[in-house]
Amino acid sequence: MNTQDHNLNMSRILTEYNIRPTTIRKNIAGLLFDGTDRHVSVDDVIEMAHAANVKTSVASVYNTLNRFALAGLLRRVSVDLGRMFFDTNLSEHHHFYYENEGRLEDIPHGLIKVSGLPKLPKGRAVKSINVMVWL
Amino acid sequence: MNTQDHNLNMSRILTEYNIRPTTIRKNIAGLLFDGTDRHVSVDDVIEMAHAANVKTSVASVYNTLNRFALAGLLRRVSVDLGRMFFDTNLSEHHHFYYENEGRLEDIPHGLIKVSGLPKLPKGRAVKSINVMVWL
DNA sequence: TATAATTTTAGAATAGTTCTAATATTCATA
DNA sequence: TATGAATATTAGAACTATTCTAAAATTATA
Repeated sequence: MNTQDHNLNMSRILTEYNIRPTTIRKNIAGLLFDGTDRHVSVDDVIEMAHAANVKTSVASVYNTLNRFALAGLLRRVSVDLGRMFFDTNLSEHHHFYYENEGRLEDIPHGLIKVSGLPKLPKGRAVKSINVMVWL
Repeated sequence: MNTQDHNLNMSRILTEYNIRPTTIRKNIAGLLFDGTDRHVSVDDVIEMAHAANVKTSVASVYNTLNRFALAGLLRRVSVDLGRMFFDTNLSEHHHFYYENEGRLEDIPHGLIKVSGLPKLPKGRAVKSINVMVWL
């Protein structure tokens, strides 16, 4: 897919998620959504943007990633560090966390099963279940 | 159990975990280990100390809680916030996280089962598995 | 009790993130 | 395609959680 098509594609995705497809948003989306699964920190994205000659700011990267996550285009994943990761893989899945390396890795969909969830208080529903396996 | 016995008890526990039983450590331990399960943040402990007339400092609370966690007397639990919780419940168990309230709750031991863990890379072992159920 | 090792602490420093408010862009409509 | 209203972007300040520093205090040991 050439750059222009890719861009159009990003625009389509953003619109679909009710996110106004502005220039930086398309650019950042373009860096993240290329079909591969990523776990990026804000710093990662800032570096990627820099490397790709996408001019933006720290605040915009935060705004954009948070906006994407809120809309469901990314998934926020936090580990026992003061730093957030954003996961492009939205399918139901869990994570390995390589403690020494500070690195996250997807556990392929469907492998892990969580069972035995207790009865929930009335009116409560499970929003999501996160399994983090520390290695 | 009276105060003195409680204090002695704390001393014994700390020693058992190879932590030198200094005054503040015994005091902070005394606030936390009374048999109930707690999820405290650093701020919580600072408040508890204040309420109990235990004189200490922010740095010491951090030092102490981190030391306890390292020694295995507490378990660090992080949620999707920039803040750490320390869990006094050391038995194998998982957590409900009440998103709106920013509150953690234990899921009683043995209820939840995680199955289907994939084969690990050679030389890797599971350090721990954390299940967080968002409500 | 004297000495060495460790701990405590106030305050400075750092890191990650959000806020502010001025500027720029986008979108709907004429 | 201009116009204006709504929304987004951004630099830098501010904020929050945590760690660091180094001097003073406490604790353990000889």
